[in-house]
Amino acid sequence: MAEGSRVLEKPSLRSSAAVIREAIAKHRCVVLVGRCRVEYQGRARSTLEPGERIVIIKEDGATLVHRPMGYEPVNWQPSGCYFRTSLVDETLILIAVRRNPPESLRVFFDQVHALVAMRMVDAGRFDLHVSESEMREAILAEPEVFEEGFKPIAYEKRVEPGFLDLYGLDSSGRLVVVEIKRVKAGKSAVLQLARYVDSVRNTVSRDVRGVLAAPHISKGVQRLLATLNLEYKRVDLERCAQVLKMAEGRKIQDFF
Amino acid sequence: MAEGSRVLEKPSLRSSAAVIREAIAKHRCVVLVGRCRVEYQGRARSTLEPGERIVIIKEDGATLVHRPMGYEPVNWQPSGCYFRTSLVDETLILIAVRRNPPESLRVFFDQVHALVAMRMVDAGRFDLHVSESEMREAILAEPEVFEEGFKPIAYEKRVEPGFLDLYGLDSSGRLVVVEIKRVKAGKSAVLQLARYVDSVRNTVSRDVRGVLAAPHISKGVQRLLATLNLEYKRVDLERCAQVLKMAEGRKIQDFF
DNA sequence: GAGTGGATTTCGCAT
DNA sequence: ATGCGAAGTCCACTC
Repeated sequence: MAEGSRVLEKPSLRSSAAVIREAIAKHRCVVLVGRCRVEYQGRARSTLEPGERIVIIKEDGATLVHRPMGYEPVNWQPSGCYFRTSLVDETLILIAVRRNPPESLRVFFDQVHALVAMRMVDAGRFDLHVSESEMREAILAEPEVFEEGFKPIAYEKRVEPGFLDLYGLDSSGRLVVVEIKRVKAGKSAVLQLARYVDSVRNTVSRDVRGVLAAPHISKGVQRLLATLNLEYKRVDLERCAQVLKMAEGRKIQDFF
Repeated sequence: MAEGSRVLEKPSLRSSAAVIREAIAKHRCVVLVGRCRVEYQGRARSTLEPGERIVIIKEDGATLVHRPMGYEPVNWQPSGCYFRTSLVDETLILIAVRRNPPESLRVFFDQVHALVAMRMVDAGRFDLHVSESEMREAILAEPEVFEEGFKPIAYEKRVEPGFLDLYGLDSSGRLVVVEIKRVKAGKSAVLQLARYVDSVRNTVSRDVRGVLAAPHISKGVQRLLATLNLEYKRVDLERCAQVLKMAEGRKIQDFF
């Protein structure tokens, strides 16, 4: 393990404070398991009564307070905040503050069960596949993923209320405005598309189709679409992934 | 510390596997710090090359993989998933699976720097103040927080496209549809409000005002509001908090 | 620095 | 189970 690492069982509050202070100063990561209460004040306010939690302080200052259940931290502070640690009346106090928005998080420990402080080295690359932009890439590379005979013209085209995800011509030469959603399309996606189509109709004097491209849609949204004279086209994510993989293969072939 | 707790420095992969398996079986929390690579497959797909990370397994099955920087976990699994741990070729493999949506997370450790496993007791109550519904409560308790002379009629009223946050009569007897936003109001809030107002106008044959109530608004959204003949009313969150506190005091007085 | 939209969003509540 | 909107959302990207 790296220099200056600490794995402590039931450290005193005093030595915990010392270790935490040093770790923060040297931008090491800290993991604390212990009994604490928490106060937050900023965009909102919260109090958390005493209990056993896991507190993580990362090297960039991001801070998390996790209860023993649930995916989300109960309290937190994003990266880039400043710390103060102190020991008052048999309580270890950790304060994390950030400006913009002005927010403070205060953690009061009366017991530390475990304390890990170490420099962590992590240069591993992270790849995530099939995002909304990758859906668009797949449609551009293989337009029939979206619709037979579709010919893309442009993407992220600026219009009045925002950007068109994608637009082009269909097999019969009509203009098509496509709104892409990687997950189930909701009401707001429809309202967005409706506004975009209106905007395009005001610009060009020809027929314009508005199509929502998504892997799923709800019944209510389906109805709303019909009301507004818009369409839905199912897009298969697996198919997108395949197309992207093939396209990547082609790119590599092109390279050699 | 509770029965069966473990705080281990540089445990072998074999003993790590044993401790993790037991902890999961007994619904204890596990914190692992070590070198690993991660694969995720489900709604999307991701791979994370080897590096040092913090892995948390909670008693309800929620699982988090944290890199040494950033607020968000790089990989995760929400609560309610199932685990399998194994030791293959000098690698400790942790698999967390959930159905609906079908997703799997696989973590491959080649080194464990620290391992904490313990039953955590946390019954502490959590209170968060000044949510959107609390803004509404404040306006209901003290309508001038929103507008002088406003008389609320109902809240969460069902109309065609969804629910009206709040509606009532203004000082001159006109119907007012209020859309409440706790944070800066965005474009989608305006589109929502516009649709609601349209819907109400189609129902009643009288003048209807549409008002966005929020602590902040952007210039562009202000313009869009004007275009659609809607209004903005600033609401102070601190004022809401005060009103709520007073209202609570009154409630307590009523009780005695 | 504000503005905009996506996210493996998660979570909660209502149908 | 599905649908729908809030969130201390965070984050990345543009202007």
